Amino acid sequence: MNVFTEVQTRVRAALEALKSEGALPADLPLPDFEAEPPRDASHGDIAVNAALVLAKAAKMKPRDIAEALKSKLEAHPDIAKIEVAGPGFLNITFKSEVWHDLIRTILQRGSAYGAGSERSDGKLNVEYVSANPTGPMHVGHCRGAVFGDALANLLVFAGYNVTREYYINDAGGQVDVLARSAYLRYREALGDDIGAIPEGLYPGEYLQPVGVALAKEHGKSLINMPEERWLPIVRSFAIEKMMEMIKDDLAALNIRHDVFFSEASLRSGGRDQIKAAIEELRKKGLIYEGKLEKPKGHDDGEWEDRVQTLFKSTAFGDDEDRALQKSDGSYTYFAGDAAYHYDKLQRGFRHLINVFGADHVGYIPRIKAVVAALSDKAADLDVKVVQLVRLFKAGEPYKMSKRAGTFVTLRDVVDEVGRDPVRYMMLYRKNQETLDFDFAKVTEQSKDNPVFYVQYAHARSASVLRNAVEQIPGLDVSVEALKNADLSSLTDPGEIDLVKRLAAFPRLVDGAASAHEPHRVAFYLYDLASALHSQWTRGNDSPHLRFIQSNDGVATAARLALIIATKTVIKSGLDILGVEAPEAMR
RNA sequence: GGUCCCGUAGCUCAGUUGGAUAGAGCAUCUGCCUUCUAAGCAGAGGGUCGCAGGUUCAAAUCCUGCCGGGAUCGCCA
Repeated sequence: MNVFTEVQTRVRAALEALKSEGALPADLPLPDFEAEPPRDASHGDIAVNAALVLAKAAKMKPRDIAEALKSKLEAHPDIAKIEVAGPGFLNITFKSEVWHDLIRTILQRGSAYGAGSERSDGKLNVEYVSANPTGPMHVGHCRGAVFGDALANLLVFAGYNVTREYYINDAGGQVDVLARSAYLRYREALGDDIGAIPEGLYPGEYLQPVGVALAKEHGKSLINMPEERWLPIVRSFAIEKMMEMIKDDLAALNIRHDVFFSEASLRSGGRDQIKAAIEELRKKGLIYEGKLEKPKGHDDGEWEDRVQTLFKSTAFGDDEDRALQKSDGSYTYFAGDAAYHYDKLQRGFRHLINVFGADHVGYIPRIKAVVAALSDKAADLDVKVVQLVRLFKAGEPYKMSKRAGTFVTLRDVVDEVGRDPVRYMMLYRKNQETLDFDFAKVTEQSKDNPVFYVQYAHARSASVLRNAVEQIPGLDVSVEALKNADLSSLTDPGEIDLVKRLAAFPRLVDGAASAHEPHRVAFYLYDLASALHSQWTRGNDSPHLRFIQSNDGVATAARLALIIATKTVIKSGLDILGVEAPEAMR
């Protein structure tokens, strides 16, 4: 419950009352309306647009409805005044006690303030990263990884039952290439001169330790085997090593998954989930044998007409049907992915979120189609696309190239700029917007860099509490004590402004969670930090506004309560982003 | 050619799911440190919200059509 939803329910009740009194038509349906913080502070604390929304259906002037609502609502003890403004807005101003109560609420609830209550509308699955297990993670993976992780945090905070999942692509041709590449390193480890790495194999040095480990475990026993015998052995060995490396990289960013789902496991141990998914689709009449049309505007001399097994994804909004089998009869990647999503549905997930890179946008319609088909539209899938990250070094574009050796791994970035800045910068932008990532700027410790600005606000709050204890011996700054503090001295506009921002937090979380947009939290924290810094500095010019009043324990206690409330919300926000909230800046 | 994303101050970007006079940072200019951390704050200037229509009490936001930038386009993963 937050002040906005509280007002919303009050207004709704008032409307019902007006209906039963005959002031509004009795059969008037009540649509959704907003109770939101107005942009302009002179419009009060909360603006309600109910009268505007209802006017047409009620066949009344919006201002008349607003006046009627006003007379119903203004008796409430919380309300200082209500004004009917503009075309028919209801501008509500609270008494300052409301804001004082809010501080107490925050101290009471602590880290649970703003959190949603547990939801009963089904389990939610967030799939993110899912990088191929063929090498270390590079910067390109970084954004999706951080985004997915923060989104999952946000949804947990908002009350969802969230599972974080990673899909391991360990069944395609690329893992055979990995195996051959690792086999070469194995021979190298045994003393063979392997020369240059042939074209088409992975040249990365990260496979050397895998070769050494293979030699240690298998000795020379793999040397004289035919490829069909050593390949599966080396493959699973190498995949395991690659996943260890990837998990390590993710750990450096504080990212963890609950489930690592193996693509190969879809068809192992006697089960064939791909076949099952296709059969399920066939039952629904969505599978047929046919030909696809040659894509237009795409010169491909290799094009051949072929009959293949197709999924009727056009029935669900895709622009062409999609192949499930290759010409040689083996399954396409999409067939596996369809089965994987079938599996998610069977595991009981009703809300699916996939985080994709921009290069996979074309894939979205078919995967949405297959989820809609397999769930009979009972489950929803939201695909969040993170746009490209462009790297800069001191303002200059930084080109990556595997060949030139300027390939930037995720680990390089984290080692160079640190985990918190990487995470915050990746989240300080809408996911659909391309992101410029400048190594120089990200390490800068100034206002230019939002992560330090926000962390500084948290550290500053902590510092005020430390100083207060030092300056006023015997002052109890525990939450328990401050919960009962007399807050009536909190009347300064700067202080009240700070509380109002804290009041907006639950609403912010709610909106960000339902829109799947963690960046809103990052921007909110910046604004909140700004309000705190601002109030702090006011104390420079006006000593009576300082948080610590060494000769007035009562006023100090009230302000410290405000500080703790602010610190609590900053901490909660930073937790969602996965960024540390330091007690002091070094 | 199809599909998706982006276009808002000189630059980089927000804009609370359709609300009132469109915001922040950087950059430029003017102030504030014997002071609870100046890693900070206050103020000024800066706008055809890509263009044109439409929907309605109300549009940067929704719809249509253009213009510009990017991603992607049978069996790869």
